[in-house]
Amino acid sequence: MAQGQQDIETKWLAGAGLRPTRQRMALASLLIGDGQHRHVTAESLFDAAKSQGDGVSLATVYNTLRAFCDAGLMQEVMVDGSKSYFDTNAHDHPHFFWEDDAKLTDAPSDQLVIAQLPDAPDGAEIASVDVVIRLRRKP
Amino acid sequence: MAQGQQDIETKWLAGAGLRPTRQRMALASLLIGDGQHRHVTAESLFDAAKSQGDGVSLATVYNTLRAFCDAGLMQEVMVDGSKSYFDTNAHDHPHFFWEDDAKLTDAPSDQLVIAQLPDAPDGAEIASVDVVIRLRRKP
DNA sequence: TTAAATGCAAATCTTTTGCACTGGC
DNA sequence: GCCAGTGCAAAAGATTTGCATTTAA
Repeated sequence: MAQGQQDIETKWLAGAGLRPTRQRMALASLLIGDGQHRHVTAESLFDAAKSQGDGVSLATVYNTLRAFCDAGLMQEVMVDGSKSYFDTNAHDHPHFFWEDDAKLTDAPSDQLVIAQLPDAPDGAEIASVDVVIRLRRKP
Repeated sequence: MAQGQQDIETKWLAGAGLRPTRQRMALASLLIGDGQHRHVTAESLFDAAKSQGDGVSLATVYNTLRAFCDAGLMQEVMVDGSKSYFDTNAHDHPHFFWEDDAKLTDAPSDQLVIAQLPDAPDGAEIASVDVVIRLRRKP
């Protein structure tokens, strides 16, 4: 990892008040290294770290992803029930879920227009609106 | 359960090609007995059956709910990651998720208007669109 | 009669936790 | 040196599965 690149991850972590440990830097690099948004599961990120030679335990991957979410750096996306997906794009935006490969990708948020939303019932307020567009391979 | 009532459950099951066993009848009655839509977890339905005196094992509740979903009688709703919710309303409709009590209810579908939806990427088609409105108790 | 359903317990899978150790600051 | 962060293994849940038993058709 180049020096300038490391700065990006360090700042990303520091911006959320997280200390730049070796493991966090490695995971952060996998997540935001190329500037693209990424959708991972704990397992997939663990595998990626392992195959890149970074020694990180699975428990730490879980703990770290949760820390990133708590810090607002990432967002957990519920879609599959059997496992959690984590998205480096923390904004409220729609997702495509590819049912055939259980893969999650971003959907273009400018193409989703919700003209009307049900009012929150009394005593409640809307925290967020999750939109998941389930895709199936065309026959 | 009155005779006429039993017919409803029997027809509900028969309509999906499922045999009306004692356990399925008991669960069906809890689910559609009063004509209302219901949102349950395997655990909550199991508890309901137990406290009503119906002997049904938890594994059977799981298997039965899955059978109902496969048959199109119910719909699984993904919202919490830690557990699955099952909805007797199999239509594509929005949900309120009460974050404070991890409870799921229907949102009025006529008050949700999606004016524009992203196109499905090439080779894929939209299977369904899940909309979950997360609610938080007002401070 | 016979294939489908069930019950139970054991297995599986994902995620969290307890606790001793390590390493930023 | 202090305390957050980590690793590991064990624990905790939720859900599924194997297999012998029961039951609807």
